[in-house]
Amino acid sequence: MPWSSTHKTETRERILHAAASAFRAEGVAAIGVGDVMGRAGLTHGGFYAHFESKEQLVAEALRYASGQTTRAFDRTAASAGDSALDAVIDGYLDPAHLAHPERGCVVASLGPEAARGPRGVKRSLGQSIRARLDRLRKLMPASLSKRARDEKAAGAFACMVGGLILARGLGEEEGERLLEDCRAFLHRALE
Amino acid sequence: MPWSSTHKTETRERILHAAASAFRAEGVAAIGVGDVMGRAGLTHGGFYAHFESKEQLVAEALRYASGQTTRAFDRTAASAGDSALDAVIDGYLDPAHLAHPERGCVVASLGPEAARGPRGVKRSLGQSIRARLDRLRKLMPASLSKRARDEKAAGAFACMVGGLILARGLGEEEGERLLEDCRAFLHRALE
DNA sequence: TGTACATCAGTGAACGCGCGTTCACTGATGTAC
DNA sequence: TGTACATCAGTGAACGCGCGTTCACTGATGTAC
Repeated sequence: MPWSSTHKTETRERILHAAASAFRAEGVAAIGVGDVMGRAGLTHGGFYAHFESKEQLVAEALRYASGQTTRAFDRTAASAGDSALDAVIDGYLDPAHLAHPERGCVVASLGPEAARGPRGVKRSLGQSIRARLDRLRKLMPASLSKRARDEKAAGAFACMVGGLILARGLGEEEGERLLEDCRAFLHRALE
Repeated sequence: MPWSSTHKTETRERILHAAASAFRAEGVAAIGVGDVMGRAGLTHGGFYAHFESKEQLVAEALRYASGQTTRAFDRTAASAGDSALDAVIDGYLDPAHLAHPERGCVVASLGPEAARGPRGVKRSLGQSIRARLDRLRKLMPASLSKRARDEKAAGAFACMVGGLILARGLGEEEGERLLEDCRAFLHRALE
């Protein structure tokens, strides 16, 4: 076998990485297969050696992006100790996240668009949402009932996603003020 | 002047109505000028007698949709008396709203896509967000400080928009359970 | 060690299609006589 | 009242363009001798 055994896998990974960034930054509809390949340093023709269709790429790119966010959540939580929940909320409702959708939560950048998409894409989105809710539930105080933890995790994630979307719709200055309001609101609501 | 003086205005209104529904249901990118005209009972060629471009249509359709939502908010609030705030929240985080984006809040159906759009579209979205926040602020208990009302209005609207988006991403059954959690969370947080 | 070879990752021209937009036209309408 | 007319809302063919996808090919690579 010419070419190292990992070569193709690595290229595929590079395409997914480029796609996950580009879709989050500009939307699935605005980014073509050729754009993604260009960002991965390749030409459009090679695309179908790695993926069956754009639809499959979108579904896998969502999964890829979701994995990045899971790791970011875990890193933040691990380095914050007792105040992990507060740290995760502040990390999410952060001006850096507002300014950089391309490496941020896929639910906030592509949620509505992906929910309207084909089955596979919608399934990826659903899994991403569930992954985020699961992690948040685990960060809720163990003293609470399961019911209360579910409720707080749902409310918190809804507020996080909505807050980021509103802030991005308002623009930088006004958006940062709104993020601050949402952080304060959530901390108080979860006390 | 042949044709009644209101005829053209009425047609324009019909196009806007059709566009506001179609965009919210399927996304701006997925709906073409021809689709909109077809839904308004016209053919695509006549479009440019009413609008300069698709971009202008999108911006005006967002305004149109936002106006519909403002009226729905006000109707709900007016008929609920003292519990106006709770009623508005429950009306927003409602299974009917989950199932019918085409006549629902434009921020939840098109927020991220519109925030990435051209200037005029993004401005329309920003105005819609501000309109919703203003109405919510006015529904907050007068006993609270301005600071607290701002914070609660931001947190509440973020949770409403996010909750609806998450629910739509999860599908009907799971989504309705999440809406319920968000309603409970918000009522408790605003007590 | 060096060379011929088979493999297959990646290239780029080409395709059909639907989009936003333009434009010459058609025909329903209110008005003037 | 009836008819000829000017207006202009709406029609539909046509355009250039970029998209997703296909495919014959090129050429960099690891292996066999």
